[in-house]
Amino acid sequence: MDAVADSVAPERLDWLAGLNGEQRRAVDLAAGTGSGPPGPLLVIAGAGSGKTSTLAHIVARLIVDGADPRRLLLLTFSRRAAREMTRRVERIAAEVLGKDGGTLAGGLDWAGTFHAVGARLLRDYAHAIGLDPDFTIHDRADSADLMSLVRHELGLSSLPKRFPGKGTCLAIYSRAVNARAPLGEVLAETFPWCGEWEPQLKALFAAYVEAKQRQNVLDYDDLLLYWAGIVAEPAFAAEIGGRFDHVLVDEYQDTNALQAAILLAMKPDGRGLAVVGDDAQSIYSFRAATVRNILDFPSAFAPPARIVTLDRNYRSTQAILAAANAVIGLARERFTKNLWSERNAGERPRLVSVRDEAAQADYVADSVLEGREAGFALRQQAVLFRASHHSGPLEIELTRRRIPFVKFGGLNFLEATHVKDLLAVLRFAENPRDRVTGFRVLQLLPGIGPGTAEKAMQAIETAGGSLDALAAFAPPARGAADWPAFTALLAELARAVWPAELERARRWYEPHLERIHEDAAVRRADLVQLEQIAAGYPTRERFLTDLTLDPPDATSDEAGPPSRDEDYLILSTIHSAKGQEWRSVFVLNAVDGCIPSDLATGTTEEIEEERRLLYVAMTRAKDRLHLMVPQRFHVHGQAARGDRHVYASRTRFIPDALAGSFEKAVWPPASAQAGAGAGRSQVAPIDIRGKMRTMWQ
DNA sequence: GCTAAGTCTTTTTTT
DNA sequence: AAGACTTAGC
Repeated sequence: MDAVADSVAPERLDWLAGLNGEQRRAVDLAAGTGSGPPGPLLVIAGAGSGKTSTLAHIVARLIVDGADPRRLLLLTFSRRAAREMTRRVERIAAEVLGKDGGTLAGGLDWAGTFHAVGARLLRDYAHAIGLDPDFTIHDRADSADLMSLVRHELGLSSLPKRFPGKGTCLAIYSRAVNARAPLGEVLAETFPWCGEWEPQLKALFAAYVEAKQRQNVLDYDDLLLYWAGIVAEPAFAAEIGGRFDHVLVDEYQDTNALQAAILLAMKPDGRGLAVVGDDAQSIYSFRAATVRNILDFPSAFAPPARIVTLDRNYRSTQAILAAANAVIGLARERFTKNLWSERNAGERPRLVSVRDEAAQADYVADSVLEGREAGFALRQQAVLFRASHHSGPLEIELTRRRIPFVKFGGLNFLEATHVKDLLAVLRFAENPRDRVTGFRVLQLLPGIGPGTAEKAMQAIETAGGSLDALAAFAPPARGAADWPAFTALLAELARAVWPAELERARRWYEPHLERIHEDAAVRRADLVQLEQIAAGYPTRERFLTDLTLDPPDATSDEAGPPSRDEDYLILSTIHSAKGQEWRSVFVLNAVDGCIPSDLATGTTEEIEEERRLLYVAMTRAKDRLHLMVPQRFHVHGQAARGDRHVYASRTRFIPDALAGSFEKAVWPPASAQAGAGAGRSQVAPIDIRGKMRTMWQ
């Protein structure tokens, strides 16, 4: 033991010298004293406090100290975070260990989301729990479709009084599972308007679970639920927990009760367990995340977990930080820390009043270009918003001005009909028992509708899940013409080599694509792109699993994704911006109704979460921060043709008392408005549009 | 039993 | 603006 310490001590001190005292303490506590695994540790890491760096140094320190990277479990919130962490650990390790750092490459392979790690463990332990290891994974949309199917089968879709929709049913189910709460409680607290349906919902969920099992599919929640189920058995808990000497969890404030139970089962005494998070940044309670996890973590163990608080911010200017602190300072519950910074004061964040969303888009586009002139590359600038569609007018404006951008969050291209269709073909070949997928594929054929699809799926089930049943199946006359080609395709897919089979499936699908969609040409390009993505995966199973658990998270406009070295502006939902930072940040629609969303003002907790959301958005900015306040904008209503506007007021999270932390601006400036007005006709405006409409009444 | 067209509702954030 | 559900026509 002593010899080891002596031989590496000097270099160790060197490479940790860049950390501050508290960060250093976190690394030391996580690494332990060398006699057995270290006790449980909680790191409260404020926004921009070097959390990722600290975590990376913890991992690197463990490896330098001789831990086996393959026995290290790193649970992150997204795959993107996992990749970033792996990259940084590799860099540090290479620096410290020199060329020996190469031993790490590929070794830190247990880094990923709870769901991805769960999927992997479940394939390993499938035999032990009577699960077929060839299960396929349903994404949210698939799960909702299956829920809809079951809902229909139980006759819930045609009741005199409207039964909750498929999405709502799935949300209720998911919350009950993830919060580990009884249905009645979930209904009372989160879905009070569905309370009357409790018995029907219970029956629906029972049937839903049965359907999943019969079809050998797992949904997202199952990945956690089955994992929790396995480790609830002490023998398995010891075995699986024993596979990892260290378990590190990032963004712990956004984990839910089920995830906490998994961790606790795997590491009952907390030894080797370290979690990192920030209670002020918890923004995922809609996914049943609970801030209680992080608050209760220390006392879950005896002796309690050690706590390290990182409150020095390295990211933002003092002016930005002061404003963000002021916003979070008004929170119902006071948080334990105020961030501080030694960075220069900088400009106060700007609260910009604009006329409407169009003016907002104009202002942002102007300022982004101006910023670029001032030396902020487009990639150093980001536009953040509460809901994905808030960026619509801006996207149009950016496209018009040919400013390249990439959008994170919201719909991704895997949700496009044609991409789902093609993937469904592969999934059908992978797991013929999957009814949602089967229905989708079968109904691509002309002349095959729900009725025939149902019979065909029944034939497969009778044949024990074999696609051979389809060759013998006789479709109605209208669907007969395309049937042989279809069965031939499936037979070939069973034999074909990956990724050639995807191309084969695409060739089969293309004529149908042309028939179904007007804009087949645009859609075909997506399918070619899908093939390129597929080429990077070793097997069909890996491709399908990874794509479901880690969908490409960015979409760009029709021009396709800009190449990697190109410069582009970042558009992102605030949720997807978590953990990121940019030199200049614009926050759209800082008005009541958007932040907080008018859909989230029901309870105090919801409003508090919206406040934290604004805090998260503001703390992404390093140097410049603009909060946009459109005075007037269409409420996200239904009227596509209506030009009804609503007058909005500045977000309640920035009351007048905080005005001192911001600089107020009106755009366009009054003088420019007057100037523009001078060029316009002095005649009173007439309502041409209104006249056009009344013409047809 | 399939398809297309029409009416009605519902709208956040994501693994 | 898209999805769920209905209706009419083939």
